[in-house]
Amino acid sequence: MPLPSIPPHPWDVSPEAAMAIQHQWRERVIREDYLGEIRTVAGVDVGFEDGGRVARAAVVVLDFSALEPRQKVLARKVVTFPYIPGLLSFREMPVILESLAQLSEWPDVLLVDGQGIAHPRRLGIASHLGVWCDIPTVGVAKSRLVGQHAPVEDRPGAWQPLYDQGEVVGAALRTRSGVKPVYVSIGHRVSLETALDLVMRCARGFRLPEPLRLAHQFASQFEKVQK
DNA sequence: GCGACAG
DNA sequence: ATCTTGTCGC
Repeated sequence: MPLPSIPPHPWDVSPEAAMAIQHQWRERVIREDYLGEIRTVAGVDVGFEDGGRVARAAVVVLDFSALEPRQKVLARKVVTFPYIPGLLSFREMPVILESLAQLSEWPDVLLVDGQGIAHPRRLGIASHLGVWCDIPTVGVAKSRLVGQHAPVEDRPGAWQPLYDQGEVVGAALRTRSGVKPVYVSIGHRVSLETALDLVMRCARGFRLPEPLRLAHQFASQFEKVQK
């Protein structure tokens, strides 16, 4: 299966322009299930080197049923945009797109380290990446950007809706007992219900779902070899 | 003005 | 995210 074409990216914009772009793209996000059978799931994680001047993106594609790695790719790129809460995609998407371009096969769904629509303008990096590449994505963040939620039971699979401005924008999900919950939200073309189910099916006794855990691991192990 | 604030 | 070793706890 050929890779979808990826549009050229105007990432070198001002924070003001970036916000305007988010307002423009938010309506393209599809919040319902619009995906086929899931055979492969991928996780993408971004790390930094050289004091934050260089970004490193790692993508690991795994077999959904066995959760075994099928392909791992890596990309590095000089950072051009600062870290500003709410504008993460403008900092990390360039290097992520370069890593995705190396894949020989597109995954059926992509788990992204960050928020989906659980974002002030409903276009977190998972959603931005999803609509940009037109692929199903799910946002899985280790901490909260916006919204509030009731305490989550300390039991794997337990979750509570995340509310922001009167609407459910995601969920705080306990992937395993004894650890802080992760924040799951719709990225693109995947409903929240499916997203939660997907993340739990990828849970392997760790806080982070296997695709993201392995992507993070792959990136850091490379960090050492490189150093 | 003060506090919050994905990675 | 990153700078950083050992250490407390299940």
